[in-house]
Amino acid sequence: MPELPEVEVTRRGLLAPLSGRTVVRVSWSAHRLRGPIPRKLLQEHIAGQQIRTIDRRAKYLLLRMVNGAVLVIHLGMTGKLGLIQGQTTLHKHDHLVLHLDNGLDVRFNDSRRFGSIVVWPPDHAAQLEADFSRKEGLEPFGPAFIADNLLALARGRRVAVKSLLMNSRLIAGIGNIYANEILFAARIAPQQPAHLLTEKEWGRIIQESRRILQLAIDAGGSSISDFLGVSGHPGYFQLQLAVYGRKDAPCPRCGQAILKTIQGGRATYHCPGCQPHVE
DNA sequence: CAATATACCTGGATGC
DNA sequence: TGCATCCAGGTATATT
Repeated sequence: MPELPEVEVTRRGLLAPLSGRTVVRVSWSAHRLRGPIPRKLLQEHIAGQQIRTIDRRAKYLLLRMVNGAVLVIHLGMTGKLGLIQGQTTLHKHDHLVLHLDNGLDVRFNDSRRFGSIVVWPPDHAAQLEADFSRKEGLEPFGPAFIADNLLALARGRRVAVKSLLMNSRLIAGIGNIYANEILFAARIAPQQPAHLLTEKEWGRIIQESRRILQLAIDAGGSSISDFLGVSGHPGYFQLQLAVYGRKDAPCPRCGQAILKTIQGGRATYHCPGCQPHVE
């Protein structure tokens, strides 16, 4: 599920309920996620500590503690964070629980276990965050997400523009759903080699990226199969998807049938009428 | 450097 | 009802 909008919806849902709260206890499952759950670091730097604020970088949530530690959470494909009464029975695939001082739990549930949980200890947090952030791409809502920079990123790269949009080391937060939607809105074929795009076309991509990601955040994200916000409510942006998952359906703009192709192993949807492939 | 494959996992949909 | 197969929002790593 979770691309930038779903992660941001999660952040916003948790921010007020968690700010200033203390994590009285942390518990976890026996499974590993993408990496092992850092039990020792959780015990040492998160348990008993107060939460200061929650930020997002790329598709990662950063829970900043008052002691300077940072709990870094990635939702993978199926991860969800829920806020729930502490006495509720554990659900299958609950892998991390932050027990709060008001009787509520923050529960991380992830059936496929592609998510990750990392703790940056207070003494190294600044350095670890700098190293981490350097490896992540431009934030679509950030000041560096401008046509000049994208033109420079694409220079000499023959990769398809969709693959470039989804390359998290170059651009942060855009995954398969939103890459398809953004390119449709910008009227650019997904398989177009990135280095051939003009400054004007990058301008459209920037504008449509921001517009669509913002609409999706406002709609509470896209719930394709199982994304839920922190209160257990689904998002509704999937109802507004123009091309993703709509193979053979009529294009909302011109009525032509939406094509499904495979690009880099990922399902790609586009309208051949509105997104002509130019050589 | 680019494109592709593989790996990590579970579960839902589909087809027989 | 059962079983096999395919597919899914992500990312890291290996291979060609």
